[in-house]
Amino acid sequence: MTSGDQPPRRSGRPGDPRRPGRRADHQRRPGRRPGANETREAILVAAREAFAAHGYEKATIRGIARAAAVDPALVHHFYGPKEDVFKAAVGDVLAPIAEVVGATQPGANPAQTAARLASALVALWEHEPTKGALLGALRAAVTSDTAAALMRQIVEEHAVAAIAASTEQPDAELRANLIGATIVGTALLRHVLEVEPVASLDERRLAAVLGGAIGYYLGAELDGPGGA
Amino acid sequence: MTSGDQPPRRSGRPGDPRRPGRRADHQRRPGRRPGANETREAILVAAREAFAAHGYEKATIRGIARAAAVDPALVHHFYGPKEDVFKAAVGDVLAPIAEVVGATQPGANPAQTAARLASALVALWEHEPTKGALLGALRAAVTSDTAAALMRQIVEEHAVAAIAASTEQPDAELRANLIGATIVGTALLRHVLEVEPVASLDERRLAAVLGGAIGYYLGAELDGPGGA
DNA sequence: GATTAAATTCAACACGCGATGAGTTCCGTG
DNA sequence: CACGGAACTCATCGCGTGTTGAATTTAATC
Repeated sequence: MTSGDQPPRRSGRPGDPRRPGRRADHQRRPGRRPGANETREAILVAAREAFAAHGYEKATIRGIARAAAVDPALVHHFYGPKEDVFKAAVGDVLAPIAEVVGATQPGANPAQTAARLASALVALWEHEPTKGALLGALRAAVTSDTAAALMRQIVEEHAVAAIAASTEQPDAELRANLIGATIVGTALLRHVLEVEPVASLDERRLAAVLGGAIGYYLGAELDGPGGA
Repeated sequence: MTSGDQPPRRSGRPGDPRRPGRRADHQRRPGRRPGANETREAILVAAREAFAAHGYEKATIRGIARAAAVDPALVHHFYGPKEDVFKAAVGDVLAPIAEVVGATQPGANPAQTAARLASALVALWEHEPTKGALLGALRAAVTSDTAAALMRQIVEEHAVAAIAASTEQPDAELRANLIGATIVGTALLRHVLEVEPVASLDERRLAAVLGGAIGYYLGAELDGPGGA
């Protein structure tokens, strides 16, 4: 599950008195920490999880900092303003995905292509850190226009082009769109809405089902079985 | 810059220069407006548009009030806290949808069922006010756990049940999930990400394509042509 | 060992949010 | 015409956010 961290509250004792000016809240002393330097990466991981769990707007710098056991100012010091934190956490993982998706073998038949594509996509969606990055990107794309534009660009330039190149059917781009819609929609039902039974489906079965659907889109008469 | 700055005073400031009737910034005067009473509905419309455009978190009461040419307090006065505003704007339109979706004729063959379902869904997604409500619900479900739970409930109890009742195939619920994923995913690519060419597809074609896909899900071997 | 650089925290800022409560104007009823 | 209540605004509170600058501690360099 993605319920790794809680949104606003630090899980602790109930009945926090919330004294203003109380020193008991802060524990760490200022200044550089002794030992190895691992905070930078910890912030990135925490950011990835936070964006995946809450989306762009609702994920807070303060929450990320809390999860990384760090002061909020340090996040900003390392990665700049929030948008750059998002890019650093999500973008770097998201970029090489098109490569994986686009790795279609020329000359393979549609069924093979569909099966390959489906298992590759399921592998990406089911395992960290790509899962977190994809979920974060999806949640962010729905909330923020900037993220939506970014994701549209990725989808159009890479995924659609790659899929379109693997079929000789007309309306290749439309077919690629529908495949993308199926992938994204399934991920949404499975990981965000957590609708049963697709939320609990095991990976192999999910890959098989999606492979069948992708195969359909690659080969079908697009206007339905009743069309000319 | 700290010199000469006045510290923020909290409560207990008695020397407030109360100038009744003096408004430098505001234009509308307080009190009931003359003429007919149309503000209530205007707020609802503005709220629906705001939630559809920005999602639950990013849509603000102040923004809704501004769009309705009204004071923010009036929104709260009519519809209560923000969550209730959302329910009033989105929920009321969303509720009767299951009826439309569930209106499957018993005894119809899968192709007919698929076509009916597809055109009904497209009609809902393409025209106000259901379009705004659905978009708002989708955007909200991705951002807010409460909205996600609400949408899961709607999807599971109504749509899935209705679709499952219209086929005798095994795994009826899974098939319904996949149909839902296709619908939601397509709506996302079309209306949120605005990926081409599906974003510009005309309604009739969209309904035909989705009808074909739904027909596939209603009848296919779920584990793909190469499965088993 | 002294100096510079990097890591880290602290305190506070300015802003926008949702929410109140009190005040003002109009409508509907008697 | 009086009067209660509905519509409507104003001013403000308290909170959480992203961001900033200064202070402090350790590591790296010469």
